[in-house]
Amino acid sequence: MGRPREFDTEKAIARAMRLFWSQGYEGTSLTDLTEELGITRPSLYAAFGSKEALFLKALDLYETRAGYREAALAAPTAYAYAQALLEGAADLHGDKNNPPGCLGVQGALACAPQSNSIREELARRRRVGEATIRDRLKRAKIEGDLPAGADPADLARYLSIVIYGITVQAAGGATRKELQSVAKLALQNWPRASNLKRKRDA
Amino acid sequence: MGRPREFDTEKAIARAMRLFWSQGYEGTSLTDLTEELGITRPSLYAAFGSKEALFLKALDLYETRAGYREAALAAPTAYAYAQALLEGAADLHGDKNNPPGCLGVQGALACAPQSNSIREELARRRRVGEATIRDRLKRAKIEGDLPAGADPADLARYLSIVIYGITVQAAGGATRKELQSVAKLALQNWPRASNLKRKRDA
DNA sequence: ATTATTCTCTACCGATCAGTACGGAATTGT
DNA sequence: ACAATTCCGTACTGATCGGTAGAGAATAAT
Repeated sequence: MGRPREFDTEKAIARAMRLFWSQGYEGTSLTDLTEELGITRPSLYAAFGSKEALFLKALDLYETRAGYREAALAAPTAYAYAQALLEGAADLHGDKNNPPGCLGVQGALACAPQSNSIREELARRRRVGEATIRDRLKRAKIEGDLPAGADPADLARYLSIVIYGITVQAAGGATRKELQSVAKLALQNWPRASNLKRKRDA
Repeated sequence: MGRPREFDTEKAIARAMRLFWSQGYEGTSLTDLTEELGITRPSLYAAFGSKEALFLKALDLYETRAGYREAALAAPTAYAYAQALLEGAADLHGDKNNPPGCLGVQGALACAPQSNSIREELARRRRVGEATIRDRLKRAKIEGDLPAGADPADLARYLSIVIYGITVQAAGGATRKELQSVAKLALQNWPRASNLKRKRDA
């Protein structure tokens, strides 16, 4: 009942996401948001509650849109998984249709103390992302897909930092091709059980 | 002539550096600065000109303090250079006495449009940093210190993104030990001419 | 001692920040 | 038609933003 909303909240979140993605949480003002979304402040607050709540909704959308992390989980081997992750990151952040960089990194890497809750939420999500990688690699090790000496925690950290680095370089204007070449390089000495097995078999 | 300044500008810049390092450019207000530096606004402006100018001075100081990049240039081989860079980054950003992260990355990775000059200056300095690495690796290649197939530009990009990734992970609270282990991992498949030579000799 | 210079201080500037009070307009169920 | 409900637009709140005017205090050269 009552008057129906005149704008599409999903599309509004998508537009807000791009804005936060470009300018970060603190760098995006309510005026920026209302102008980009084409709505007024009271409408924004009625629909989303607060700037912070809108940011979190935008972040959720970002994580589904930047879905290469989840898609990579379908890869059959640890190597294919690592490859899917790194190439996915290079593809996403090398796409000139997207804002440069990663919302999860540059949304609020450093910020004023009053935005600390956002900074901590982003750090928390990064930890979750790394934990997901670690779990996948643990499984790979159990499945004999990683050499005995390989530490899933270390490898997950390694993949994470390469992805972060790719996003930082993308924020500085790197091309997709450059990001792809670095992804390839980072994969070159990925520990493959198949290599070991081949050595053992030989 | 005239009344002498009552505070030490060098110490003030050092304090400002730590503040910008923790909170980024936009996240650090003039009130934060004057309180931390123990001076008033007009004193700050008389001494440094503007918030932006003070940030740039702080950035210069940061680059000399975080001197592992320059120190690494003294390493005799490409491998030793890469090792010095990555271990230097892990040491610096794993030091709990320093603010977490890297001023050059989180100072203004994403920001409001009115701070774009700062964002671009940081991106420019990151490019210079990478160019320095690239030049050192080019020399290494000429000196036969890298295999024929290795591309100094790609390797420089790789080292850069690993360093960036380390800083992002440090910003999220990683320990020095964790950063050191990832630096070690990133070095494991560094292309060494000595390896190739050994292969060739064999 | 005087004068010029430069600092430091209080108090302020206009602009912008995130967030909201309130009245009128539009749509619902009855 | 009517009442209830919800939305939208104008206009505002107090707080904070970066930056500064102007006066007084301290030091230098003369």
